[in-house]
Amino acid sequence: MRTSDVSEVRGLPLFRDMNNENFETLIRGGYVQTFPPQVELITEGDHSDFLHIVTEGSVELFATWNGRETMMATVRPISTFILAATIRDAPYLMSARTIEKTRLVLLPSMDVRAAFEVDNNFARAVVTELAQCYRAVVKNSKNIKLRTSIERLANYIIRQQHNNGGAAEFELKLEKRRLASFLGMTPENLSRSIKALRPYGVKIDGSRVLIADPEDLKALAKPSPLIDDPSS
Amino acid sequence: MRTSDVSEVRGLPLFRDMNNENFETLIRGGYVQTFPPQVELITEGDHSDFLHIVTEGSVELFATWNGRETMMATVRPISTFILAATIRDAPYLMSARTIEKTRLVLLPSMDVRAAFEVDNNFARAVVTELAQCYRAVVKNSKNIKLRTSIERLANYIIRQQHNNGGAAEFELKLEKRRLASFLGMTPENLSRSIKALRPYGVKIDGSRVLIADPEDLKALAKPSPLIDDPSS
DNA sequence: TTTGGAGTTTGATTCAGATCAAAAAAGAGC
DNA sequence: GCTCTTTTTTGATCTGAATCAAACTCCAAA
Repeated sequence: MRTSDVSEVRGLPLFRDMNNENFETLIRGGYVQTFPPQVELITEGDHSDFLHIVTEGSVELFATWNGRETMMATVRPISTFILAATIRDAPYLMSARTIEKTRLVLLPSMDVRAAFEVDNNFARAVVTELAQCYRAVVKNSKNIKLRTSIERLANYIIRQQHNNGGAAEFELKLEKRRLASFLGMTPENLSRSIKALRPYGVKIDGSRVLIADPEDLKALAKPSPLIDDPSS
Repeated sequence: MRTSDVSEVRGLPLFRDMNNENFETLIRGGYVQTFPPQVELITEGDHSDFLHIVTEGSVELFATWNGRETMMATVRPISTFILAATIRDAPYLMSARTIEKTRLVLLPSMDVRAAFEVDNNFARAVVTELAQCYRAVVKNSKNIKLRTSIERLANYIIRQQHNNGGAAEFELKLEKRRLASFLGMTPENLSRSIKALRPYGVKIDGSRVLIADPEDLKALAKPSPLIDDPSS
């Protein structure tokens, strides 16, 4: 593992307060790997061998049953996934695949559990991280269960505008196909939803978004920190 | 708080390994209260003042947005809820109301966080509990997103049969109205789903369930430990 | 420039489930 | 036992979104 990788991991809230020696031991068994798009990294039901940390690219978590598949979450840098399975030493509940070219840091689950037993600061950081993951899942669930696809799109656009410093015009950084999946709808319905937002002053041409009347859009989207704020 | 209440709480995995003195301090600020059915205990967005522990009865967690409401989970004795909000000192993401007459132990969030900072065993137990809550939410999400309402009912019946020692005949302990809510459907659709299970050898008369051919039912339900096993 | 292929859009259809309405059954209180 | 209310069931209709099918738009490679 390169020094830059190590310091990147070290900087994560999860590892920041760890004792130096414990961190060295933990990181020693880890390694870095880059995967092409659409590679299945883990499969639900498998045993948890590594804690995964996404340092570049993106990964989608999905679940399957009886030939059906559903998207559960998207993981972007820099964050971990399947921490719960690692800590509980339990089988994965979700599968994961790379969306794009993705670089991962892999830490052996055994070492993570060992560090967890030995290092109190790490144990506390795990709690914070898990609580945050838990809350993220709840928010996502609320977004999907309480809102229609058009409302989800409207809120997504508002969030993106915010991320772009509130500019009236900005670019979508996701391919429409992926955006649809991210918003929990089919590409066809995303296309229709985009059309449905036109009366609210939203124009999307290719990947360029233009928001004529933010208030109008907001009135439809009704954004709520209890769903849309990723930080709290 | 009665001695029996204290020892009940003490016996929970979350508190079992706590240092005695820390536990005493934590429990000292707590109290027990019994609520009638349909009382709203907490409201989403509110600040987390108490960690709630259900010792009798049952509580449903739900979320609302723009006048709509959706059921998120059901909490049964003996377990805690809103631990994540308590630990993160963040606003509740979900509201809670009693389903039936319910007895709760309430521990001030401040004290819980203090205990968490001081007691390493407690901090570790919190991790285990949170990881389990996280996995429970994921399983619930999979159940609802991947299965139709009939499949959810079929799996519920199989689980109940298992809980009743595999007997071909047993009683539903939930009112149909509540069962519908628990399974994420309307009472009307539950009624229809029950009818739809007749060809699979399931007869439900009032609260009495009779399963003629478990294999036939299983072929429809396709139960999976990655969705239906609450322990893993 | 042409050709092939992925991504996107549009329209028609289907489907699971919700909602609305009303009848039937089951309890609860008197 | 008899009201009165709450559940449960049944039927009809509606709706959000998925699916199916086909056209259309970009491109990049030949």
